[in-house]
Amino acid sequence: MEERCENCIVRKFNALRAMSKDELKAVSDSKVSRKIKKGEVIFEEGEKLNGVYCVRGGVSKLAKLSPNGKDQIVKLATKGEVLGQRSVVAEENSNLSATAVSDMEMCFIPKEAIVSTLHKNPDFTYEVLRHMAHDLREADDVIVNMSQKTVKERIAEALLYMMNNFGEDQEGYLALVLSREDIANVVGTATESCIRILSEFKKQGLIKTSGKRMAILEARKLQDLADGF
Amino acid sequence: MEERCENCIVRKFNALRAMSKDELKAVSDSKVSRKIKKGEVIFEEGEKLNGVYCVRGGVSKLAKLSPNGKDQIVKLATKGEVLGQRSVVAEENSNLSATAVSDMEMCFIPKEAIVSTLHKNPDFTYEVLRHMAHDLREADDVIVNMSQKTVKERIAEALLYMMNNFGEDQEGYLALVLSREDIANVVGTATESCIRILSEFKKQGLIKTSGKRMAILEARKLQDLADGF
DNA sequence: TTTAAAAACTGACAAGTGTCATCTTTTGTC
DNA sequence: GACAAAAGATGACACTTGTCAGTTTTTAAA
Repeated sequence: MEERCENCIVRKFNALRAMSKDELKAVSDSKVSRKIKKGEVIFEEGEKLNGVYCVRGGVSKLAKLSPNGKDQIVKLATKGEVLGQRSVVAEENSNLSATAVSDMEMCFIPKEAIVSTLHKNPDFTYEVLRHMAHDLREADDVIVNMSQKTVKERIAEALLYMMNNFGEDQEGYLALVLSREDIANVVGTATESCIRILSEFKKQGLIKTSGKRMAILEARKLQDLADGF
Repeated sequence: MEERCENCIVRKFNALRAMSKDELKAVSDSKVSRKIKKGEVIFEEGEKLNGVYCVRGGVSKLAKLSPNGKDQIVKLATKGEVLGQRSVVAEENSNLSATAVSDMEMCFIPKEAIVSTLHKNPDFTYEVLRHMAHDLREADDVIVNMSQKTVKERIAEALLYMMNNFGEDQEGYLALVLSREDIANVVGTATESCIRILSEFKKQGLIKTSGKRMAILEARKLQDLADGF
């Protein structure tokens, strides 16, 4: 039997924590749990979303296809984050696609349960608003990084971001394993350029690799690099 | 005597339209109208905002200083837009600076009037949320443009953006007059590169200039350029 | 009108980055 | 374990873009 939202720790991290008991009960009754395999698509760009996805475990990439045919990863979402919130709120089709980067567990919550609470519970609405304000600030930061930093600086930053937000395993390797192509799509560069710079970092002893796993050896130096020194 | 918010058409364009009569009255009683000269700073990056600014006329640029010392213009805000909303909602210092690009008229609304309404009126909160969802989508689009388009494509797009959002005067010149440096800061490039590409557009007959005023002659061709053809 | 400062412009050049082609290694499946 | 497919890696090269240095034009103030 599936866990109920009332007992789900994940909700502490997102706006659902501002729901009343009754509202949460309604959400829990209407939600559907899903397991999603690495590589599987959760929703496509342009798709109409009939609800949001609350991530219980695993990591997904939110990407947008650029006119030249390349995917730009706009955000990596993990435990506690809610996907599709923006589209449901704006009543627009999704502007992003979501794909699992690792095996995932998530709950689909039909939009009715969300929208009705948005209309009735200002605390919840405010909480969603605060999360979106946070996302917007991050997006502003990304814009500046994209336009003003070199590819090398952005890759250094992406590595540190992965370390700080997804952690490391016992051996010191980044817990989040991304393909070179995904990393390239995060920083907005060609896969080859990304590989080249990672090789350079490796030669300089800033990182080490084992298969596609990567470990950061000199976080401080990478930080300096990311900051343009 | 100053106009009251209740009678101000500008509010139709932003979330204030979802306020009740009483709430709007409170805002109107506490607001302060200000005229701001071109070039004047409205607020700085990192500054604590004690309220929001509702733009009644004129245009302002919202920018963020990048580590390398260049300003990146993240958004151009005009009539009806509310500045500082994100920071007030998130209870953070501003992540952007705001500077007048033309002479402006705006109203400062103390944050108390906004925050108390956010807590009490879900319609208002929802409306603010929808506006922020819209801003977030636009930010996503900007991220993709920045990372995937060439400088030339971005400049073509910026010109079309200026035409579509700020219009043209009788002679067909863009109503919004930006310096070359500002345009460069919008598209995230060096001023010299921006000038060079504008000169090229001029040679190709896509635009014409008169002082710092610019007119678009071949919108269609610029659009193709912006789309990567 | 004169003058100084700011903005616009241009050329030369180097560095950064993307593309294409090719090769090697890893991964997953039968 | 063998094989095919995917991912990673590397070199060559051209093109884009930023930087620096300097000139011209425009703007604003005296």
